[in-house]
Amino acid sequence: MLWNSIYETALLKRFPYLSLRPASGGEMATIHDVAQDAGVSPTTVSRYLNNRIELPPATAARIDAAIKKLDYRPNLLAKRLSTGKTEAVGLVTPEIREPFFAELASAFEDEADHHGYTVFMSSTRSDRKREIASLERLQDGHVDGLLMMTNTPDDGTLAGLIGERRNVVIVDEDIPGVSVPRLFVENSEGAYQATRHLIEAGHRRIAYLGGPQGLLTVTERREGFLMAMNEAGIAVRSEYVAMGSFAPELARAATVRFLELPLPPTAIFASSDYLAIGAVMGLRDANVSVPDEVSLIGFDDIAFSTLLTPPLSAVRQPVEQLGRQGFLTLLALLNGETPPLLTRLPVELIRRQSVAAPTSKDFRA
Amino acid sequence: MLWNSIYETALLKRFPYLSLRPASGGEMATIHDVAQDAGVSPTTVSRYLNNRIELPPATAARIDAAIKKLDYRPNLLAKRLSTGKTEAVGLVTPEIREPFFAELASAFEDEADHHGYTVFMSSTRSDRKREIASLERLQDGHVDGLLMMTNTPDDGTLAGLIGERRNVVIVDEDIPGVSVPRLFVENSEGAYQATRHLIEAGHRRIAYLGGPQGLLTVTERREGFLMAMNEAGIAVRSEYVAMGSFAPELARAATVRFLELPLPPTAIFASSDYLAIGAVMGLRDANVSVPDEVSLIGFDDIAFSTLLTPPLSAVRQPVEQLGRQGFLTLLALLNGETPPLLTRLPVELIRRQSVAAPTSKDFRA
DNA sequence: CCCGTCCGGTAAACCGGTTTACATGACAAT
DNA sequence: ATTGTCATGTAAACCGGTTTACCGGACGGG
Repeated sequence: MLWNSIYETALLKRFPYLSLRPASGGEMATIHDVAQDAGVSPTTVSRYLNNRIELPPATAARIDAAIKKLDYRPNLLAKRLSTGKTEAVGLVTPEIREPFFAELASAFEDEADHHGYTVFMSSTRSDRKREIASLERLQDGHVDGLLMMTNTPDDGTLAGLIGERRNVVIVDEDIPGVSVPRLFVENSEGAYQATRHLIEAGHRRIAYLGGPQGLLTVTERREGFLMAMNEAGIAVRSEYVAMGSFAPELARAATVRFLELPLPPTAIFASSDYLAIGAVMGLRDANVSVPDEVSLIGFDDIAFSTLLTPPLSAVRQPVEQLGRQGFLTLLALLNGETPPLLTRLPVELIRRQSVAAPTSKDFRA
Repeated sequence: MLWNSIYETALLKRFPYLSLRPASGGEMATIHDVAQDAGVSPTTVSRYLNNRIELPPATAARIDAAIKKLDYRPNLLAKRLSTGKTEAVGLVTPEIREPFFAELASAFEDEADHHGYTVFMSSTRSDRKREIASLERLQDGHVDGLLMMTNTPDDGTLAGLIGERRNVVIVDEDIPGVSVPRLFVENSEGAYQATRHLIEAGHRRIAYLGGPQGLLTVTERREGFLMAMNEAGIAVRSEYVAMGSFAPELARAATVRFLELPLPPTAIFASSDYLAIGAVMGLRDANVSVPDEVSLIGFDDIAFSTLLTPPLSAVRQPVEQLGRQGFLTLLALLNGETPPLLTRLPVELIRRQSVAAPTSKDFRA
């Protein structure tokens, strides 16, 4: 069949040769060329361009004219070698495919762009080697600074590499043992609120889906969960708790196991939306409806939460702010300022339709 | 309340000072230092490190020892200025938050990493200025090459900037008038299959949600849609067609309008999953159930498709392959090879539960 | 024994900027 | 008339590599 042919042939002939660059393919003009054309020295041009000298209007005009005429653009590589600055920052995420990190990255890049920085994004796929590689790029002068996110517990390697650097900011998840600015959310508070929300709806058999051991967010969210349970005088049953990974597949399996219990939970708190997605799949596997049979609440509030059926209630992380403030903190660091070493951003409970009162028949415990 | 305090104080004292770098904070060793220590010239060290000379084992050993002793790491900036190569490539997406681009980016980065390249990711938010900025970064030697994606029609500006460069690859959506390798999917074929799928299920009143005018993907997918409709002898009603944007909100509004029609459609083909999400919202607004009252099919097959209720049928784009092959094509270009100027990747119809036969009461037209 | 060739290496230019230290001329003050 | 100062600029070193052109000595062949 002749798919596409009409459109393509039509367009292919529209712009036979187009280039805005005067000497496309030719040599780029250097600062020496500009200097020569303007009848001054390269030093003068350099200082003029960097606002380190005030020139008489006539000279300035000649330089401007030469720049325009030759279409001069400073060679960034040379500039960097001279100054040691790159005007670029790195953004290290475990997995850019996950909406939480993608949204954070998007906000971070936008903010960086406003400040004239370009960003090196990197998705490590939780590979320690790649995390290390990002740090080495920093060391090698690839970038001026780094915003680092990881979600696998550190054995001291990352901490060693980061040490006391004055150009790294850590966001979302801790890397213990470093003395760089850290930007977290109120994990315990959020988990506490989510759990309270379930308890106030009348639930007492509440299951918990947690992430890998050894992570700050995991520990803190569990603390918040436990605090709410304690406060309400509800004992936490070990068979209602599944921890160890952020993988949706494991959450799915754990959820199925929960539901096979003689006395299954009436509510599930997933300590990340990615885990909540696993729970949704598990609940669907077991043909259990939300929130009629089991209530579900997540943590993150990624954009897709509203599209689930029913729309997912969740603790909302200020992901946009995490990204923007992350960059601003890094920028402060690069400018020699000393931003606070620890910032906690507030979270917010978003009530949608995935939490309801338990049905009375299930209310035996 | 004392959120977090336990965890934090415990960790903060664990690694008082840790650094793997011998002279952390001190000066970096240069190639001259290594040369001096090994008793050879910098030239020899450079050539040895770049495999441009074969040295007697004793000399090589001395150099290796010096490198280890001084913890020498080549200064990339200097290397780049000398060689003119950066070993970095750029990836330009309209919006990294959208799952389609995020997944593509993830695959691209993974492939680049395997080949020793680092990647500059950039999310332009469909801002022409930022798209241009990416191209300028290429021109300025920031990166060796660029994989470019845009989803706003070009007025010739981008085409002008790209021209006949030998280090740009265009993916997913065309930029007319350039002669660089382009990597697309079989848009017409996919749309044709999706539409056939609806027709074969018995639908005749089929609505179409398209994107902005002037884009290759939009045009081609509409062609496929029209071809299937024509082939089946179904006239396309203009009130069933909404085009002009990829924004879910507009798709939502258009869907609501469809449903308010005296004779509403029994099926909707959304030419991207982002539009399908808008349709899902619109259908929910109107309290219309899928697929009982209206069938829905999308295009892209992003990961979340399966989580919708019901799971969304869609034309799957090989997004992973788009990313990997995109990098490979770029790499070929950088190595002076000549990859094909146009590659079409196949798409696949994924049947889930969002398409069913129309109910008979609606079968009046 | 002498010449050519290969081995093992070096000196110096170069990439394209920035920056320090200094030079020249005009003009004001003494 | 001399000195000091400001305005306007410049020469040259430097950033840290790569690369070109060349060199001395050993060794092999005629």
